[in-house]
Amino acid sequence: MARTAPRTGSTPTRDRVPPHPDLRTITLQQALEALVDPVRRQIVRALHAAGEDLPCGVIELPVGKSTATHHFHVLREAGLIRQHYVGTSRMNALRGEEFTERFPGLLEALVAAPEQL
Amino acid sequence: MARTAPRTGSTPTRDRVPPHPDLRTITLQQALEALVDPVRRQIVRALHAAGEDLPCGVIELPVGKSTATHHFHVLREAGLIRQHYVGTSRMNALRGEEFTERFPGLLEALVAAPEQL
DNA sequence: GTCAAACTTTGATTGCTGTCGTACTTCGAC
DNA sequence: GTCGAAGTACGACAGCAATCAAAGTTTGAC
Repeated sequence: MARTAPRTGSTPTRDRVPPHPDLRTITLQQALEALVDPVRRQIVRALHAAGEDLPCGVIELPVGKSTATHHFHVLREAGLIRQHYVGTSRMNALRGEEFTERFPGLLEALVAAPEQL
Repeated sequence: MARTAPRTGSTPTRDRVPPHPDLRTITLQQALEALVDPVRRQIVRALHAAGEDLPCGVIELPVGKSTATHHFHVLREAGLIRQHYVGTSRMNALRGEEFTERFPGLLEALVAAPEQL
């Protein structure tokens, strides 16, 4: 398979800059479904704490790589992170300000909340 | 079935004041799992808007009665509502202040968030 | 060119959870 | 007492979402 269209010049096989949704199209339902998973919250916390872009690989997660990919995908679709490639690494950044503009106080409350008892 | 123990005097069959958890035992995970369901958020919004206790029946929900019971149960277990009986009606109140003490800003952000596009 | 690193894609599995209908309980009214 | 209203309990079922392993893609280094 991988029936790529005839390659012309430097166009990558797939879009290496994946689509990022407009925050105005994100529903509260979608945002909460993204944030209810503890692994995804761990990612959000790591990005928030880092304050800079991080490649997927440097965020320690208790799941396999394919599952991690899945989680990053969900976060991107929910408008929580922005992704772009640097070499073979996919860099991730929190879309904190945009998200807060859409859902004021939500991200702040979550990163501030105690994660365990 | 319904093999109730021999009733003695006025003791109700089941505890008519169901157990309410201490907010300190509620995890963020539990709170979010409760709040991720749109029907349950609808209940929370209704109680928040009413500002007073409401019986289950007066909150219009797009589900059957047994499902509604389930949702109230989940909200109670997550420390979001307090329930007590008045006659055959079960009254529900938001545990807003206690919840906010445990997870500052979370409930506020959710009730303030736009629910649809 | 080859190779390894870093992800991604696909397909399968598995467990959870929201839903319902039915039967049951409790209470107030009569 | 009987009856209806308001919920609850109990299975059962269906759909979804998290997970993994295996194979594939893309890039930079050599």
